Amino acid sequence: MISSIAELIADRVGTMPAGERRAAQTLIASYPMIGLKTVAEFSAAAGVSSPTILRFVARLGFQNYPEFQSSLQDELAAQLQSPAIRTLNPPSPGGSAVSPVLEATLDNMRETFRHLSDRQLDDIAARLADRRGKTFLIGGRFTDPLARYMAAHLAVIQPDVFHLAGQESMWRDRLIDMGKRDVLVIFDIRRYQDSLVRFAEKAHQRGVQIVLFTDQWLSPIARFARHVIAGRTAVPSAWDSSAALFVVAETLIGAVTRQLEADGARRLREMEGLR
Amino acid sequence: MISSIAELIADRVGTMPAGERRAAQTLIASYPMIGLKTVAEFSAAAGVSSPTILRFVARLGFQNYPEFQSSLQDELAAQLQSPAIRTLNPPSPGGSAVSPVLEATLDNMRETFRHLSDRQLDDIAARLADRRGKTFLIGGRFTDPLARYMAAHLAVIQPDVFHLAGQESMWRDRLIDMGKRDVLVIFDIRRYQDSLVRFAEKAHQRGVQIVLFTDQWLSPIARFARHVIAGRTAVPSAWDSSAALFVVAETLIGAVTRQLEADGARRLREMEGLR
DNA sequence: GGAGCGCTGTACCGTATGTTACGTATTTTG
DNA sequence: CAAAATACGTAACATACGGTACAGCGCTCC
Repeated sequence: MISSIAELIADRVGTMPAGERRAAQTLIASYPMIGLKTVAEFSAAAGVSSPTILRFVARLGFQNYPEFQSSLQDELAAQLQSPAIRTLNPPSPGGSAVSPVLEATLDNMRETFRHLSDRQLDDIAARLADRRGKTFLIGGRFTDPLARYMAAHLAVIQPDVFHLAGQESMWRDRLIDMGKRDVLVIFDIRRYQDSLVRFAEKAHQRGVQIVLFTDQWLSPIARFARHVIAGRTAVPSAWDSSAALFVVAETLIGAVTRQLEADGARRLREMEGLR
Repeated sequence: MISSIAELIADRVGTMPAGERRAAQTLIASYPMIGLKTVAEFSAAAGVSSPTILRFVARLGFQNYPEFQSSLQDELAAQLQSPAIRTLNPPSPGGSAVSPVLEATLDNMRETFRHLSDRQLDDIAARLADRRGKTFLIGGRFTDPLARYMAAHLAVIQPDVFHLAGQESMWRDRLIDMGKRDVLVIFDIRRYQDSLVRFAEKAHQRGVQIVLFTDQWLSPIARFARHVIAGRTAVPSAWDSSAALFVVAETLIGAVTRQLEADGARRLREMEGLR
């Protein structure tokens, strides 16, 4: 059942020619505001000509542009009247169930943050913002991209940030550079990787401060960790979800940035200048 | 401080003559929808003449009617971007610094999925699950980890999945391997990278199907893309958030897995056996 | 009770908007 | 590879929309 123009578009976008598809995508991207403006503005925003916009709305089944706009307005009015009904895609029965996954993911995030105090995050941020030591990041098979993501951001606002990539033997050699003042951020969720556990243990023996991102069942690395962040990972899917950990990582990046504000801002400007 | 037109009206309705007051009351009664329609409709709804409506908006301080409408639209857009659903999320008391970011992130996800139909995701998943072609993934400065994350998962359930890493010249050389049956997944959010745009254009010229993950302002790559996923990225932080795109990526991974169920399951078991 | 002022609607005007026709470019098909 | 079909943009067009001048009416205040 198609009840909104957005769904109507999603339903037919596959059968549209390139220009009209651009119109569709532009509308969806800032739905539905652009559709309330004039044809000229719409066409300019989409980078196509006016007739293409008109053909686009015609393909959606509208007689003319004003009729299309009225329809959008009615939709908006209905939305505004009952804000609670703003659940988007009615859960498509039977078929691909994306909503349950989304719901579970959102729940995971709320739960994850419920068990995470600001104090804890600030402590970790302070540790990471401490310029006297270096920061190393590493992750497991599926979580290493999270380590990369965090490293990419931290490297912008402070020096001495290293992502440990490649073979196990490669990072083991980096142990020699690590000491008491340094921080090692590890991402490890089920199934926990032996190689990471071994690495964490050796780092711990050298006095390195370990910050562990793991799932609710806790990687064995938790034994060696100074700080443990346990994120919910369960979703109705074949895979575990790292989304909650991802959001914690982003939050942490933000917190570190705030603490380094003065330094970081200067550094960030400098970097922009270099590009 | 007056921040909305509704407040502005409430502030001045006392000083208005009868006709204009009726206009004001009519607008407030179905705020703001009537204001988005034509002067003629507005005047008919209020039971006054067109000039009265125009005098009404003039008294509010607007130069002309279109300017008044634009202002209403901007207000609406702002309202839609940060949904009033906040009431559903327990507003964490105390006023910690992390909650606003989390709230914004959750909102971003809801908004992102609101504009994303199951149908669209299924279409993309089908394209990715099509075993006749290869899958390439690449991302920008901060989003490349998302490409890696997706590649890591997809590579488990099907062959011919390649993450394009390293120097620009490296991936440019891979273009030779790409053709009409192949899919290129690109992550590109502000600030958009020229190198990626150039790469996307060349791939597009070779007939490669492009799936673009971008922000709500749409990377220029959208021109060449077969499918565009526009995620919300704005959060009260120094950085943009890729969390919404991350969740979409996870959802997509799940959808592809489901479509490849038979094949994928066998392959997954085989891989587990190899470890 | 009369004069002045202010508010409102009718009628008309210029213009910006949506619409259509047509020629060119691009893609698809045999 | 050729030919047909489709898609797209330029430019001309008609309409309907916002804007304005002006006259009528009611209200208030001498």
